[in-house]
Amino acid sequence: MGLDDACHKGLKLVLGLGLSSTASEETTTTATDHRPKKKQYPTCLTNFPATNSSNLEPSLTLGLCGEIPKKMDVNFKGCGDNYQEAFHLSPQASPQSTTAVSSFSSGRVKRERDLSSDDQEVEASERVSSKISDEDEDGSNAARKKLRLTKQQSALLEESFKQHSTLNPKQKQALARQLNLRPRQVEVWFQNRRARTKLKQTEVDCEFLKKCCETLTDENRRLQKELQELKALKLAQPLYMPMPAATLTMCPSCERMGGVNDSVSKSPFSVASKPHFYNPFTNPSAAC
DNA sequence: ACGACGCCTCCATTTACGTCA
DNA sequence: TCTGACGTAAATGGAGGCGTC
Repeated sequence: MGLDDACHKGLKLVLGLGLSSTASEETTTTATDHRPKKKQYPTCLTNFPATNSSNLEPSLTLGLCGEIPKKMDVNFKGCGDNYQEAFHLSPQASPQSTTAVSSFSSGRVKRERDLSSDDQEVEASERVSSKISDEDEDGSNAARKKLRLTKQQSALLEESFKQHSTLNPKQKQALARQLNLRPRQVEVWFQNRRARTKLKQTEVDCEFLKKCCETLTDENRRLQKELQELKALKLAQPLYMPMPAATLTMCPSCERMGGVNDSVSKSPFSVASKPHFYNPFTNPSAAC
């Protein structure tokens, strides 16, 4: 949906700065996360239902028209060239991945709750490898080390994220096992991935709103000008000769003829309450 | 009914690490 | 080659919701 389309559908426009996180968050709800979403993103792009066109007032309230464009997909940049390989990744697939796990050597693991008995086995093996890497670093390193995921690991995580942006515990366990990572690491990756997605979406929404705002500002300017012209026209009319109801007036912006009453409202924002007045929101000429 | 507790997700922030001028 | 700035992403800590006891 183009911006012009969006802004000329005859729907009430309301400017709510923010992103339409509700839609995306619906999709992130999982079986395990059945809570109502507690916090909305600070700025919410409010998606108002279309108003009945008969009630339409060109109020020029800034905002999005009845429908926000479907979320532009900012989730996936592609999974890299090794994507196919990733799906043949065995838990111990590459020396790299082993290294990656080993490199995660800062022993402090806070969330033991992640660890089922299976995980504890993994954890145990990780401790072994951690020990090895600690020896490499003379064992005195208390500072946390940061794991860098291998391409294969990232690709598989991406693919999994593509399928569902949140994981239930079983999926997490399975993925962790497959990637030879701890469930907590998988969880953290998904968390960060969601955050990145959201950030990108916010940027996209922000751009969209900027454009919408510009369009509406222009529209407002145009309507103000039109009003001025109509006022001038009215002044030019002889005082006691009201224009006949059937008088045609011309849309100043596109010079299309329209059968309207010449009544000029006091407010530039209420002019369209006259049933047949040129309405920039229902009349496509607004975009012309 | 109410509070304590554990588990979970989300969010903001910190920080390790890689890249580049 | 070294170094500092900067960006990216893994990890942390806290808040708050929900279920159970």
